[in-house]
Amino acid sequence: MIDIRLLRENIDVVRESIRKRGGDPSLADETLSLDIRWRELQRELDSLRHRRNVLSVEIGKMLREGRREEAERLKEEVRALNARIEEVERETERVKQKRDLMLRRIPNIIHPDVPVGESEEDNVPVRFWGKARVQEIHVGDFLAATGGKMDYEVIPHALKSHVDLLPAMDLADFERAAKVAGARFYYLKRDLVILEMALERFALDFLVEKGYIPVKPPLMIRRGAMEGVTDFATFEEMIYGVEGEDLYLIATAEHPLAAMHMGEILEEKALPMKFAGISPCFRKEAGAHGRDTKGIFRVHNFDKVEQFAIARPEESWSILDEFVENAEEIYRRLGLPYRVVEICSGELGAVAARKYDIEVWMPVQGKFREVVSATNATDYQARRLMIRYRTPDGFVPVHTVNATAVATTRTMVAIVENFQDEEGVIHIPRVLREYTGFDAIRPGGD
RNA sequence: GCCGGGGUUGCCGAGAGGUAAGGCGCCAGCCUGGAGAGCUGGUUCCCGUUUUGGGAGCGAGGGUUCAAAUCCCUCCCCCGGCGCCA
Repeated sequence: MIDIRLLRENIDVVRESIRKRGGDPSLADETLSLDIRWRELQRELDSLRHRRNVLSVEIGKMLREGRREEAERLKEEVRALNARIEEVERETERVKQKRDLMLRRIPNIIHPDVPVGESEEDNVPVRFWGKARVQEIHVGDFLAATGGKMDYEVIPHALKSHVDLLPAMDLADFERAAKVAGARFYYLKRDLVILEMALERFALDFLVEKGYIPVKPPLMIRRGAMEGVTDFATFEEMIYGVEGEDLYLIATAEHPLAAMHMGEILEEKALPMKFAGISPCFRKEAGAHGRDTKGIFRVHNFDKVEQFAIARPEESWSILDEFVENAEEIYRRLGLPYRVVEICSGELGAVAARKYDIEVWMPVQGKFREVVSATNATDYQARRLMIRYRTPDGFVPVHTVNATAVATTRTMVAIVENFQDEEGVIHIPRVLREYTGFDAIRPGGD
C-alpha cells in the first residue's frame, strides 16, 4: 500500500507510476475523490460524537445531583442523536472501505531508473557470466539473447530434457505423481533427493556465513498476514487456501518472513535484519496452461532458500544489490552460466518498486530461464503490515527486500541441462560434492 | 480438546460502568562553562487549524447503556494444569 499522503499532496507521481506500468492512472483520481468524501463524512461524524460526549457528561452530572427528569429528557435527545450517528457511521465506513480497497490496488511507486516497457522483451540484460554450452540449432537464439556479450561453445552431441532423463534414470516419477496429485507434481527419488538437500544446505551455509539468520517459517498463514504481503492478483492466481480454516499456504518464505514482525515497532539499531528462510513453496500457477507442463520446471510445490531483509529506507537499495550479488555468487560457484536482467515497468508486480531476475542458460531449451528474482518492495508491504521503526521524528515504515537464493527444482533442471555428458551422466557441481558425497549421477545407478 | 489465570499507550503497570493514574524510556525547552540532576511540556492513530481544537483507541469483532478498558456473547493469542500426540 502506498502512503495516502502521497496521493493527497503529489498525485502526479502516483499517476505517472501507474502509467509506466501500463495501468489506468484514473485509479489515483478516483481514490482521491473517495478520500475527500471520506474526510467530509469523518468531520461530520466527529462533531456529532463530540456533541454526544458533552451531553453524556452532562447526564452523569445531573444524575449525581438527583435531577432525574432533566437527565431523562437529555437521554432522549442522545438517543435521537445516536440514530443519526449510526447513519453517518455506516456511510463513513462504507466510503472508507471503498477508498481503502482502491488504495490497496494502487501499485508501488516504481524507482525512476526502471526501464519503461510492456513485456518480457523490454526487460534489460545488465550482466552476463560464464561460458554457455549451446546446441547447434540454438546458436542464433543465443546470439540474439546475448548480443555477443557472452562466451559460448557449440556442443556436438544431442542433449536430453530433464523431463525424459530423470524418469529414465529413476530419479523422478511424474506419471504416478499425476495419478496421485495431478499435473505439475512430482516424486523425486534416489540421488536427486540428496542433490536437492545439498543445494539447500549449500545456499543456507553461504548465507549464514554472511551473518544471515536462518529461519524455517510457518507454511500456512492467516488471511490478514497474507493480505499484508501479497497484492490482490497474486492472492487470486497463486495462493492455496485451506478449506474450513483461516489459513493459506505460503507461496514463498518471503510471506511468513515479512509478516513475522507485523504490527511491531522496531528499534533502529536492530536494523537491518537479514534472514535466510528455507521452506517449501506452494503455487497454483493459474493461467500457466500449456507452459512448462511437464517435468519440474514449473510445479505446484518446490523448496526454496530465500533472502529477506527488513531495512531502513536509506539502505534498502544497497541490500537489493547485495542480494543480487549473493545469488550471482551462488550460481557462479555452481558453475551455471547466467545473465542478470532488470525487469521493465510493465512486468513488475504490484509490490515491487524495482526488480532483477537471474536467468540461467538452459542448453536443452535453448533459452535463458528465470531461477532468481530479487525485489525491493520499499515501504509497500511494511505499511500494510504496520512494521515501523523508531526515528527522532516518529514511527516510520521499514523497507522490505526479498530475493531467491536457490529454488531447488529450477536449479536442478539447470544442472541436468548444463552438466550432462554424452553418456547421460549428470555431473555434480564441485561445491555441492561435500554435501552429496557423490560427484555424478550415472544411468543405471552404481 | 478441557479447566483456571491473563492480554491496557514505545516499555512496565493501575483502573472493575462516569469518559485512560503512576513510573521508565525517548524528544524539546528552562537551568549549566559543559554534562548530569532538577523543573516544565511533549511522546498512538485519524480529521482540522494561523492558533485554540475535535474524534477514535485498552487483543479482534459484535451486543447492552445517555455513557463500556470495566457488563454480556463469539473468536484470536499468551501463561499454568489435565488430556492427546511425533
